[in-house]
Amino acid sequence: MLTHAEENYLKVIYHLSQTEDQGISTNAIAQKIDTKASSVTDMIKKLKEKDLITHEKYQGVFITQLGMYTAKMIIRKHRLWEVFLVDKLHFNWDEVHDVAEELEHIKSEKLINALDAFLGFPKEDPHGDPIPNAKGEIPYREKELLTETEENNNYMCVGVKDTSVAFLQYLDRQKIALGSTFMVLKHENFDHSVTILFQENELTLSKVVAQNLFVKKI
Amino acid sequence: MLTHAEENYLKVIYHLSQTEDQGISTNAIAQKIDTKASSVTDMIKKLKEKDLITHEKYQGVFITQLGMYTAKMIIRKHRLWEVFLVDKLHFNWDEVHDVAEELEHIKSEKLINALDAFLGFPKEDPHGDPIPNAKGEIPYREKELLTETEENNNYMCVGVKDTSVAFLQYLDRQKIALGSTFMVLKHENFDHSVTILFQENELTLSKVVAQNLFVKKI
DNA sequence: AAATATTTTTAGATTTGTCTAAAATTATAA
DNA sequence: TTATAATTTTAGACAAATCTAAAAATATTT
Ligand SMILES: [Mn+2]
Ligand SMILES: [Mn+2]
Ligand SMILES: [Mn+2]
Ligand SMILES: [Mn+2]
Repeated sequence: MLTHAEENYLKVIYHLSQTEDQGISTNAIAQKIDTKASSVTDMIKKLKEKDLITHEKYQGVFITQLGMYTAKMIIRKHRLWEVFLVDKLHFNWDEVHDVAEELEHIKSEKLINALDAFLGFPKEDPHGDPIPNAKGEIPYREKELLTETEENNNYMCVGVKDTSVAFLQYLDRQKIALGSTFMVLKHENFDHSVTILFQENELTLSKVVAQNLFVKKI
Repeated sequence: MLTHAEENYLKVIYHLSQTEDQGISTNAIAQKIDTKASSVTDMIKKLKEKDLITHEKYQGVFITQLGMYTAKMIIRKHRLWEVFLVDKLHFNWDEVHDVAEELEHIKSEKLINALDAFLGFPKEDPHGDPIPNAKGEIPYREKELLTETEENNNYMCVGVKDTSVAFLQYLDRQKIALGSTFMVLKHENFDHSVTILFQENELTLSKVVAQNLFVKKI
């Protein structure tokens, strides 16, 4: 049985492992958890002792199969609770993260599987992130960043890479939500902004926005 | 902001204060929390420091107004989550307590008020215990123990005093649930058992059962 | 009223998770 | 390739929550 702190560290290590084939550095973990490197070193020893990660001094951390499965179960809980908050309690998609960060630590397999059923076995959370099933399998969904799209094609918004309150509220102001559809008109070479035709208006999205919007060709 | 441990202690002190006008003894708290008296003494210092209780050495603990309000907010969360588990996730009434014991510590006023609305502002939890509202007001409902009833009168089961798994499962086996109605036929003077007419059958309930069933005359 | 028993508190440890400061190691630059 | 910089680990401290054992205070019996 893991503590809240152990679960939070493991989740961060899992996420960092997704885009890193080297070992995960102590500093990278410290930055994500918003703590000191020395605290991370201490926690690394505990997670290693529990066979959730492997680690050799100064060499970075690798997550084990057990660690990956355990992390996916925490992520499953996090994302299911986010769906609950948005679908059932009518939270906005920018209000759910902190509460889900607490709810993800509630320990009851019966609870989470009943919640899954109650929500109708959702495949994605309110930010378009996939929800692992009870076996730890993650549903695949085709998606690409808006920066990678082709002009004069139609796309649907299916997710956000940046889930910060600031970005989500920016999208709200532009009336862009998951499921919104538009045509990509122009990729501006100079500043990498993207102009789209959305709800009969031309809308220019900056590079930083386009880099954080997942879309799917329709 | 309180820790989980502080909240658990405060809740116990609140409940003990309901049936005790003397100060609450260190031992009484220790027994409820299932810990040692020395641990309770340590925690008493922390709760006193936060003005949730008052305490003079060797004199027992008294809960303050702030402590009562704070405790009622925790109890509100505990009972609302129990309603959620039973009404929405189809848990049995004997399966909810341990999970609610964790969920009650989630910190979000928006969450708990949205949950309250989602559940239709329930007045009682699955065991018939009243749910404090957002102001800390506790709805009153007339009820008496089955031991206090009169023969040849009709009653409805409205709550349980003992919320243990063993007692709840006993009631399940007798097909007695909240809302069940019956007529009290006889109070047996010798062993204080109570015989009722329930679903066209005579059923004799022992003293220990009758002492833990809340009913209301209908 | 004194002796005994019970309750409560204190003293000192332990575990978890954090910190700062310093040492050890690895990476980068002159 | 040595000097400098950055990263990582260790050492030692602290707060929270718990424990055991012993001391202090209160309650109960002879
Ligand atoms: Mn978390
Ligand atoms: Mn999410
Ligand atoms: Mn609790
Ligand atoms: Mn209850």
